[in-house]
Amino acid sequence: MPELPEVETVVRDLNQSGICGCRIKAVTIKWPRTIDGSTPEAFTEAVRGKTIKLVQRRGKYIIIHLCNENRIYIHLRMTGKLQMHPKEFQAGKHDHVVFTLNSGRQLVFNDTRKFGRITMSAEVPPNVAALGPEPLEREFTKAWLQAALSGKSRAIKPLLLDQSFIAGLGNIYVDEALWQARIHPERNSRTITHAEADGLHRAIRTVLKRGIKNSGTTLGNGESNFYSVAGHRGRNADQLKVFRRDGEPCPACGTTIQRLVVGQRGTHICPQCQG
DNA sequence: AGTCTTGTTCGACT
DNA sequence: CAGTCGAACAAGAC
Repeated sequence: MPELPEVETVVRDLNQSGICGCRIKAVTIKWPRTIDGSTPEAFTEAVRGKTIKLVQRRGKYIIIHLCNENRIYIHLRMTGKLQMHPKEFQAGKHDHVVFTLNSGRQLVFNDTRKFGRITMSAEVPPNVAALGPEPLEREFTKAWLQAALSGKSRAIKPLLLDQSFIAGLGNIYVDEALWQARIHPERNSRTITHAEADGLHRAIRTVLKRGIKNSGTTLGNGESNFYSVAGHRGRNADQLKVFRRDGEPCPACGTTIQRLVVGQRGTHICPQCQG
């Protein structure tokens, strides 16, 4: 499940692969519904022959800047992957869009469940414009979080998953951050004290930075799992304290970790630490 | 057969 | 009217 650290890993790997300066020689779209906001024909027309200037991340979006002011916005959703093949290859069942670069390499968008979307636009798309602050940038401060939490009145977990509140968090890192901050996922944001908000601020940054340092979280062995550009697994799964560890002892106090459902999402807590 | 996954959209409710 | 929240949806693996 690509969240901020996984998307950041992909963006870094793409930049490291030397993709900037490459020209997109051809685009093959095998599953047209992957392309959002324009027809596959218009997409191909706008992208073909253009040079890639820059790859960056905003929230869970990968943004590829082209030389003609157009940008390609890629959202991996649950099972989307970008992979770089050194030369032409036989596209597999879940390879939906193939970008052939002038070096002969092929950048492939692969997505088992077909939820991922690719948009091309010179304007910032509405849902990207609506994203909340980046938790690893300076704009995300303790003072902002304190004020923002007291300005809302919702369960803290669904609020943190709301991309217009804060960008980039998903189910894994929210559970991990709330455990570290010792806050129950159903606590109303308005009741969270300033001291708790400070702890949550630190926890969010800690779990995200750790995730990036470990090149993301790859949970199982299935092909629908997260793998970065070169096919590498993330090493962060071992660092998870509660996510999908129900039945195991809490690393802090030894109490058995519980699974519950909050806002229709599977949620993992230590009932002692987060009571 | 049912569950699980993300984020958006829509409708209901306060 | 604004904020909140649940249901539905897309698609396939397990």
